[in-house]
This record gives sequence, structure tokens and C-alpha cells, in this order.
Amino acid sequence: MPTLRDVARLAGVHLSIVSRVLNDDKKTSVKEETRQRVQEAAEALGYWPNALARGLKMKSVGSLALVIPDISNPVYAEIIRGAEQEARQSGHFLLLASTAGADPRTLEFMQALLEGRVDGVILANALLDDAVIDALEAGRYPYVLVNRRSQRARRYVVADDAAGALLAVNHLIERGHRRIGHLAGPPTADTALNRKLGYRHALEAAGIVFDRDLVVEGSYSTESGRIGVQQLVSLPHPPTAVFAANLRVAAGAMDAARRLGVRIPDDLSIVGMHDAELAELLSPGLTTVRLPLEGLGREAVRMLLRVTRGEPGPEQVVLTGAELVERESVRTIQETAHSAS
Amino acid sequence: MPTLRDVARLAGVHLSIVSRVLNDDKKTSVKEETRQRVQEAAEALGYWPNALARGLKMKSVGSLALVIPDISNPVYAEIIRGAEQEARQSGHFLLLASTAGADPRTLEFMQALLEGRVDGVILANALLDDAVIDALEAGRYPYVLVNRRSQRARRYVVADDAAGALLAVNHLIERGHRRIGHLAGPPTADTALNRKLGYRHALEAAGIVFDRDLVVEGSYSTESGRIGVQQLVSLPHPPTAVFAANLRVAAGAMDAARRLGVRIPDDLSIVGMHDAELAELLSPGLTTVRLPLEGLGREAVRMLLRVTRGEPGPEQVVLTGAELVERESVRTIQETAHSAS
DNA sequence: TTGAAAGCGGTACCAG
DNA sequence: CTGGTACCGCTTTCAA
Repeated sequence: MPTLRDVARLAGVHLSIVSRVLNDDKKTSVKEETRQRVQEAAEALGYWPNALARGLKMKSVGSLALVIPDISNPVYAEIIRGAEQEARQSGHFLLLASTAGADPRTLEFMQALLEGRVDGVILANALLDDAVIDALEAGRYPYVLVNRRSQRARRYVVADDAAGALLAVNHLIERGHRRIGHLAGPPTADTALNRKLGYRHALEAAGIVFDRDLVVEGSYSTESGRIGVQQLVSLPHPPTAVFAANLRVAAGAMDAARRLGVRIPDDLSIVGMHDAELAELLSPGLTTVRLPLEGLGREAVRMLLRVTRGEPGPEQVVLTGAELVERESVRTIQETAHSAS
Repeated sequence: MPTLRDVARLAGVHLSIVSRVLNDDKKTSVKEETRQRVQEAAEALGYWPNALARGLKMKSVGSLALVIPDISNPVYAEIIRGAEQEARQSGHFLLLASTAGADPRTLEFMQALLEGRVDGVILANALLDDAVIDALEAGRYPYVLVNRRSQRARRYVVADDAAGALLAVNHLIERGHRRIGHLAGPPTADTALNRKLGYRHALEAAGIVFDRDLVVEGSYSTESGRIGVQQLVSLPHPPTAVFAANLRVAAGAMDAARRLGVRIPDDLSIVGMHDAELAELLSPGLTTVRLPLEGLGREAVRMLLRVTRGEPGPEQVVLTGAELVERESVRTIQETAHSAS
């Protein structure tokens, strides 16, 4: 790998001149002819600056990291896309780091990342340990949480999960459902809590009494959906519809329902949270709520960049704009129970 | 951020001693008491080495990059997992970089990565431009292709796609199918070519004449599967089964078939390549061939690490071990056509 | 056993 | 307009 020194030698100038030319420094001017020579020499040698050396001097390497717990979760694909675009547009490099398998050592993992490899981190880790956040705050390290809120974290960007859930459950109510179950996510996840909140609000607003038997708490996994739906359908008075906290949960629920002989939507309607290609591939197509995840990614990068530059700006942002995507997993029911009583 | 100098000052020793203690240098010995003082000082300050400075000096930063075209493709999840584990086990840091959206600038993208941010790269980019590989070779940069072979590339690790395809098609043949279509992947992808080859070999071995109308070429997308299946079922003499080159293609095919009123497996059997959770969530469950993708990731990291260390070793590896995962998308048919003639 | 110093590849300030 | 130089934080060789 050629260095500045090599280019300087070839061009017959001092290396500081090469640096100026290549960074086109406005402060000092360079004779046009010299500039030419330098550029040609750099070209000829295939010179490419060393990010380490530059980063060491500049205290900034021009890259950000997005830390993700599980790359295979489709939720992250959209956040990544948004973050990627935004980073690229502002001339930064986005590196992804998966913590899968590193769980017990997340803190060490973060430290390794923060040794100078990146200028700041975006944490999409829903199950992130508070200790990590404390360490980040203590070290005054530039960071932003995405898709997760935390008491300890000063900065985050999240979607309006409660509003999204409201949308989902209202849809079910409009279609005549009154006995609506909820496959909730892990109580450790802020998003799960807000979705449950939205669920309760929707019921409340419709004058439906909340029945705690109808909500089963689990994790954000397909397996959790399978278990949950089994529990709901074996209730003495099972729900006619269910709101799943997550796409994976919904998919698992559909899978289990099918195996149990529960037809969707005939026997059970279902709407899931978060829209992705999977929702369309399921059979029947899953009605979902689309969250502005790509926007989350973009906004997180913007915020992080502001922080690294020491610029002021909002530190907590809630992105609204959830919308219902109707497919075939919800059926309309007559309000028989009502009129019969 | 405290530096070596800060620790040295606090411990009352020279910074070179601190370096020795912290890296527990075997060559020079340090008085036990001094060692203690240094460690305490480092601890007290929360010292953490600067990877940039160290990397600049050592010409190695202890991290590798895995470059992926599209993070949402489930194929990569497994490769990533394997690579991650292997990297971690050997004390390296695996960074992921997605090229999505950077397509026309992949070369620049690679250069940015190779400015010193990482010690080497693993390219999982199936549609990678040859120019990138040439540049990598020319720059003698440590790299390994994974899940893709190339004339220009000296190093790669791939699965035995042809054998996997053989497995899939043989399964169909054993179940009595003789008119078997193939939804092929993009001719630019080495994996697609090998899968098509396996398909042909299987037919040949069974004495089934190859009918070019039964193979429709596309891309590795769900949309391609949709289009392909539509084309196949509208043939004057449509196939009774189809082998999809990819999980996404299979999923798209199933989706389109459903919309066209073609029942699976009753009207059309289908087997896909690459097993992932999605295969199980589809309805009916998709029979697939499981490829040793996690192993691909592991092996790629091992190879890359060897390269960075200048150690000898195999440069092309083909991982065998594909296996059939039976679910519900294939039905057995009687060999009526045979006996009737 | 410890200290001093060179240098990795850049950037930026200062002097000529 | 150009050259010289200090320094970013760390590793490592050489002397004391």
C-alpha cells in the first residue's frame, strides 16, 4: 500500500503538499501545476488514504455502527436500510454488528467496537442490558437507541407503538370482534409494553371489558406465537380474533392454528404488528400494521451524527405514521352475541 | 478517554511498561509490584486501548468484514451466524457491511472498507462485479468469496449446490413425478448454474428427457417465483412438480399458485433449496434441501484468517452435506402415465 | 527490570 | 506557494 510519502516522492514534492492537494485544503493554495503532478502521482500509485492514521489524528473515522441482536429478524432489515441510506448520504460508512451469541458479553462487545473503530453506535438491541447504557453515558460516548426506549438512555428514536396497536385492534373491533386476544411480547421490551397499552386503550374506547385471560405474554419469537395461540384457543370461551405483538409471533400463531385445525380467518382472525414480505407470503396473507421502521433508521443516524458533531437537536423522537395493511387474515363477524342477549 | 500515558502517570512508571503489562509481554519481565500498580491504575481510569493507534502500528486491527448484498435475505442469516462464531472464537471482531443501494459503487465501497478498517473481507455478494475481485487481487488484499465461485477469484468456499439440487429432484422422482419444472436462479449466479446442473443430472439419471420449456430462468426473488410458476402452470402440458432454486423463489411460487387456484401439493408439488424458518411457516410447510450455510461462514473466516497470517492452506473449499428436510409440499403420484402407455 | 526513542501514516500549524 | 515538524496513541527495540 502506497503512502503519502510515496506519492510525494514520485511527484517530487513534500508530503504535506500531497495531503493538502488530496484533501483539497482551501486555506492554503497550491500551484496548479504542482497539483496536477500530485494528482497524477497518486493516481499512478493507486494511492488510498489510511483510515487508521487519519482517524488517529482526526479523532473521527467516518463510520458508525448499528448493533443488532439478531440479524435474521425481519424487523431490522428495514431499520438497516434506512440507516444505511442516511449514512451514505452524509458521507459516512455504516457498519453492522450482530451481538448474537455474545449476549453475556455485550458490554465487552461494545467496548471492542468503541476502541475507535467507529464514531458512534446505534443500538437496536431490544433486550439490551442497562449496564451497557450506563457505561455509554458514563463514557460520554455517542450513541442512540433505536426502536427502544429506556429510563437510563438520554437519546432514542422509536415508533408510536401504542398508536399502531390501536390501529390494529380498532380494525378488529370494526369488523365486529369483541373478544380479542393479545399475544404480547416480552415485558422487558418497551415496544411490547406500548403495544399492550394500545391494545387496552382500544378495548376501553370500544367499551369492551379487559379480560386478562385473553392476553398471553411471551417473547418475540415464532415459538411464542405457537404456544400463545394454543393457550388462547383452549380457553373455555376463546377469542374470535387475536392481535399479535410482532410479525414472528403472528406467523407462529398462524402455523400453530393450522396444525390445531383452527382455520384462519374463519375460526380465528389475526392481525400482526410490523409489515414485511413474510406477511404476504403467509397463507392466508396476514393483515398487519406497517410501522415507519425505515424512518427510524434514518432518524437514528441523523441524531447520532448530530451528537458526534456536538450539534444541538431533539434527543427523543417518536415517529408516527403507522398504517394498516389489509390482507386476508381478518373476517367480519355479525354481532350475534349482542343482539342475542 | 485515558491513554497509556495517563495510566503510566498514575502508576508512576513509564508508558512502555504499561504497554508491556497490559499485553502481558513474555519477552521482558516486570516486577510483580509494578505490575500490580499498573493494573490498578488502568482499572481505576477505565483504560481501554485505542484500536486505531494499535492498528496503525501493528498493521492489523483484529476485525474482519462480511459484505452482504441484501441483509433481508434469509440465506445470509446462517452464513453470518457461522462466521460470527468462528471470528469470535479466534478473537476477532466481525463487522457486517451491506452493499444494498451501493451497487454501482461497490468498488468504492470496498475501498472505503479496506482503508484499514478491517484486516480482510468476506464477500457474500452473489452478484459481485468481477472488477471488484480484480482490484482485490491486484491489491493483494485478503479476501474470500463465500457461497460464490468465480473464475477471477483465487479463494472461495461454497456448498455443493449441484449435489443439493440432485437430492431435491431425486426426491420428486422417487415420489413418482416425471414432469418436473425448475424455477432457476439468475444465470449470473454460480449457485444457480450448479443447481440447474444438479436438476439436469437428476433427470438424466432417471431417464427423463430434459424439456427446456420446463425451466424458467429468473432471479432469486419471490417475484421471480411468482412469475415462473404462472408460466409453468399455463403450459399446454404443465409439470406436476417444481424444483425452486431458492427459498424466496419457492415462497413466491407458492404464493402465486395459491392465487391461481393451484393447490399445493395436490395440483403441484414443490421443493425448494435452502432451509430456513420461513419454510416451516409457509402453508403447507415447504420441503427443502438444507445446505451447510453456517459451515460456509465458519470456513470462510478460517480461510481468511489463514490468509491474513500468511499461512498456507486450501484456497477453494466445497462443503458437502446437503440434506433433505421433508414437510408437506410434495405429494406422491401413481405412475399412471407409465402403465397407461 | 525500567526508561528512552523511533516510527506506523496522516494532518495542520508555522516558518521560509 | 512550499517545506519542516509536532503530534495522534501505541508497540518494540535498544540502552541504561
